[in-house]
Amino acid sequence: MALGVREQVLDHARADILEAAATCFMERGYTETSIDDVARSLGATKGRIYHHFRSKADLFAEVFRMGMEMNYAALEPLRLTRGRASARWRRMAQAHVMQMITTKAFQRAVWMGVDMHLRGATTPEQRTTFGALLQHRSEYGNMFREVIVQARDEGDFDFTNLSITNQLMFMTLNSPIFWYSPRTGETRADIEELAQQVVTCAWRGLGGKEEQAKR
Amino acid sequence: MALGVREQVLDHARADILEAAATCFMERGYTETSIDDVARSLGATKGRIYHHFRSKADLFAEVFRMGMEMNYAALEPLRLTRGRASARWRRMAQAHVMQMITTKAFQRAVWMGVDMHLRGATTPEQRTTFGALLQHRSEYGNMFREVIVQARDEGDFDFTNLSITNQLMFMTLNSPIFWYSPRTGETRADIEELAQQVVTCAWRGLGGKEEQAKR
DNA sequence: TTGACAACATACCGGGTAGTATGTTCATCA
DNA sequence: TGATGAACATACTACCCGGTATGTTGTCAA
Repeated sequence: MALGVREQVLDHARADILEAAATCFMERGYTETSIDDVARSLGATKGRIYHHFRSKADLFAEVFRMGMEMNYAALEPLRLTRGRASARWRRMAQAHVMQMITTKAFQRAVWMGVDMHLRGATTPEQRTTFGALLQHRSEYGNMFREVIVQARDEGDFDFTNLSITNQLMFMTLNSPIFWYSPRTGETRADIEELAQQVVTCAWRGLGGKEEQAKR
Repeated sequence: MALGVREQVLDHARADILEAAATCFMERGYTETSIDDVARSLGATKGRIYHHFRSKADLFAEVFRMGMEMNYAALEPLRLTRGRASARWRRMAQAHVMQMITTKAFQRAVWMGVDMHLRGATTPEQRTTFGALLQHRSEYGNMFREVIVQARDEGDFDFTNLSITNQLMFMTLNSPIFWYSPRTGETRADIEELAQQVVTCAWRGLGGKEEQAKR
């Protein structure tokens, strides 16, 4: 199940700001979003935000971190489940895609954070913060990496170049953060089916057998 | 074969600026890139750029347009080739991925342009320009859409939801603009093999038969 | 030779924004 | 009940950057 911000952050005031900030960053991008924009979307002013966060970069880093921690929390219960690796991958992938959809704003921030770091668009001080976050993120990626290797060893997946395959897999699984938008009257089941289609596409890309692809 | 800027743009002065601008936009993003940055990377000043382009938004739009036109030019010779649709798709996809890699900076601008348009981060005047460009781009997308439908009708592809499948396919084919970076001593053949792996992954996602997947 | 224009460089202005310094309000507790 | 501090709002500053107005240089045609 997907986890929201309020379950993760105890401080309500901070959680509200983080959620508003995530939405603004998603809608307008990092630089195009002013602190006043975030404040306005809360019906407040700058003072409120700077009372809880030291800087704009700091606020963004927290949104970044939050997005990743929610992913970890969603994946944790699935890590040690038994059975074939390919089945475990499918559960993990499904959970991941669900996170991409249900916490889209935060995941966009994660994406942007990675992009900013790679481009070096960070203050030296921020660079260490981002470095730690990306370290954490790469561990997250490794969880998938290990599973698909294991599934290949078990004969369920079939691919040659691990790095590229892993890259492409994540590209597919993450893609909803770019094209998904909620439809009116959409149920939880609708979203899960949507996620399943994404997972199936990635499954095929990994060389997964077709019989198991439908679930 | 991939086409560069100089083949497309007659005016050398404009071509130089466009190339520098594309690189800057890729490295720093649109807003983070100042006109002075672009000028500095050319060893020049603002004056040179504003002599050839009316505004920053206009400069960006030209980079955007250039990226798309190069794609069209690369795809044009393949449009009407004979044979099975799935084979034609493979050739088109291969050419597309090659474009993503060899003109990465411009393709990133295209991506950013789409993103900006969707977010409404454009001046009203720019909005019409972008609208036309995106119209053109959607035609480009339709060329692939038609081919994969045809290939499905011929029994070579197998998928249910066209929209999502098309979305995910492009996501995979475009992905090199995010993760590709040239290696020292890399040959044309190396890049083509890399592209082939991406194409194969997308092929599988479309439900393509495995026998033909290796080429 | 000169004037005229293209192709820039230089100098400057104004708007927007991150960050700060300083109120103001309200709850809590001694 | 008065003091204290958290949780904001308001007012202000400094800076960056897009755009413009103006200067400079080389070239080419008459």
